[in-house]
Amino acid sequence: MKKDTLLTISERTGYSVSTVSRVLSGQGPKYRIAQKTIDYITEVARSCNYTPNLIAHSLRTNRTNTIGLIVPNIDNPFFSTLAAIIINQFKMRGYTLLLTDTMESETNEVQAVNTYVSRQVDGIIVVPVGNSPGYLEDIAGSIPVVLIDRYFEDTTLPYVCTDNYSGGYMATEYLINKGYRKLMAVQGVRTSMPNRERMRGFLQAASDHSASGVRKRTAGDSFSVENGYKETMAAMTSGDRPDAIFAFSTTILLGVIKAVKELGLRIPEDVALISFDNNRFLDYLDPAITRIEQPLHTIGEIATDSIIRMIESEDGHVSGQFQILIRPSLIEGRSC
Amino acid sequence: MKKDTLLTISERTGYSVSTVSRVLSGQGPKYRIAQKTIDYITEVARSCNYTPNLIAHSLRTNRTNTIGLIVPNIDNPFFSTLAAIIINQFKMRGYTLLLTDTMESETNEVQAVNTYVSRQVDGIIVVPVGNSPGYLEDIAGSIPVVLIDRYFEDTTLPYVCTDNYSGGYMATEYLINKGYRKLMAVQGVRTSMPNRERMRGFLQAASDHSASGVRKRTAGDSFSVENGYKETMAAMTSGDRPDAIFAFSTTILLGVIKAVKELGLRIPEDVALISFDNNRFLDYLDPAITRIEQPLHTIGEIATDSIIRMIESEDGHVSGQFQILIRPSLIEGRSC
DNA sequence: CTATTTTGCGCAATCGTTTGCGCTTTTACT
DNA sequence: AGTAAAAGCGCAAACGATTGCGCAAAATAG
Repeated sequence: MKKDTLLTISERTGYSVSTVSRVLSGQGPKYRIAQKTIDYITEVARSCNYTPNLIAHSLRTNRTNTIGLIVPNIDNPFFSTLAAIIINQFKMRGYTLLLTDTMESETNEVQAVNTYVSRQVDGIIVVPVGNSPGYLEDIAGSIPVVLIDRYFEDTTLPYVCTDNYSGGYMATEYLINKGYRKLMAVQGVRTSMPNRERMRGFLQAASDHSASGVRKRTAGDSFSVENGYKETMAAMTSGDRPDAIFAFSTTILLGVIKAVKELGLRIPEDVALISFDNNRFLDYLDPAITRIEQPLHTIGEIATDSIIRMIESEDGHVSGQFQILIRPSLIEGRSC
Repeated sequence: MKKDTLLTISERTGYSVSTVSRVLSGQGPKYRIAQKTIDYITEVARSCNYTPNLIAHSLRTNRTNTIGLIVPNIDNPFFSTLAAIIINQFKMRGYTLLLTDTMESETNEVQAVNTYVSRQVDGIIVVPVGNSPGYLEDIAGSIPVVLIDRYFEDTTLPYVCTDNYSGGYMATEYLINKGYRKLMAVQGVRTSMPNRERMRGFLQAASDHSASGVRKRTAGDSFSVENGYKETMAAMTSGDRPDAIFAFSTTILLGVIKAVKELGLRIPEDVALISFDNNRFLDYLDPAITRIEQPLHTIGEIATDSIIRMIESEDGHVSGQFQILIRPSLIEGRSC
């Protein structure tokens, strides 16, 4: 089983490479190749167990049927779930996926994009880190690019993201409706768009209900367990304890829980908890945590659909100015 | 920014495509291209912002610098962690990764492998589902293949896996040393090699200590929450309750916990728990769960190293008969 | 039985790079 | 000055597939 090419089959059958190519790519009828020729060539190809060389195919057709996916950290369940959805979507459509993990580094991201361009991918889906869409906008001029999960403010790049503002608002209002008044939000990286939007939702909801005595405070600066732990410790040992904490991510939540338990406080009696992002484990914590669930499936599907549409409609240049925010939903636990 | 090729640069500079190619691939000195020529061409290339076409490069050189990774379910934290490790390892070595999620289907796996062969990947790392290594062994004749996490019994395929027998033995002995005597193991898919090995370890440890009154029983048939729940319910409501349960996976464990809690039983007073596979969340459950941790990092590194060595040593045909089992370790929680 | 159409297929260029070989022009040496 | 060696670069053939164009043979028409 060395190397089987069209040339091999051509020699074996006596037909030209062109004919073999047309037959094996299913263009036989279109080029009026005789049915018996088609059958014959097909048969020989199978017996050789011929495998088409997709590299050569790509070079010639200028299509690789490959999509590049770039995420900040595939080890994060949030992104691995998202990746799983996207990978499967694309497989169903006949595309294969190149995956890069940037580890939240913009340098890695730029490098990954360049690699993808070099590899002539048909499209790129990226969860951008950093705040400089410039180079992505350049690329988007020649290759379809779609942002997911995070986006930029003044950009023409298409994106599909969660409506984090709504999520933040929703969670906060839920706490308020449950009777909590002294709210604390523990946020992640402040410059990141999802974080800012969640915060905006939190602040807006709190001030919309300031008349009923709702007071708010914010803390934190990273999507990490340590951050949640540290801020919670500080707040709960201060003179003015919050009665409810809104963790902006699951990692932050874990830190919050750790601190709360170490302090011997009960959830939700002493302090209520609500969190952002869903995870199966949250149902098994004690108590199960109420959280905002991002519509990952919808995001993955829309992103996939649109990028494929962009690829296939490429009448010379790429157009696709759609920017979509999808409302998340709330999953109730017993932590409020 | 249309398309910049060697030809473009060749025309712009007046030098031949060959010269441009040699310069831009760093072979300038080797072919004694004048330094000023090198500088000039390099400069022009940058100003055009030339991007090499890796497809053409691959076609010519017969190397794609691409590795195919096949996992059964990227949404499973176990595999996403493993994938993250492998992806990063390969990135550091200059390879890009194609990722496929087979969703535990052998059909998908075969298809994925074929796609990879077609795409001329330089190597394949696969967590195989199913029990028919045949087609993989064929492939391995022409492309380096390494199995991870799961392997086949009578195969020449190289693999790097956890020593699941040791893990099973270790967990069981731990329970016994803690004083538990009525042990139950809830297993996953019975035909899968890791499951069988864990079971073998469990049974062996139990019978090695049968003199001290250790009794064993087994149940279950799938790596799912439902399975853990169902079997635990059955066992704990039977006349003969186990005093310790060994869950063969995190998912099974979650089911076990669910049942235990619903029955109002305490961990570890009423029943002790130990589980296979590590996960950050296990420390936040109440109580933190004692578990066997698989050496994912080591597995990822060895697999990467060896496949790269196989690729680079390819003096015509692939050789690499190494089959490695790595001992897992035990992380203590408070569930025993 | 000739003229036209249809059928069935092959030629050769092309995609963008790499690379073995060889051709000029310098430079060095005696 | 004459010759040999070295420096600097280009030709053209790959890699394996696709595809516009066109040619011969067979079928149909007239």
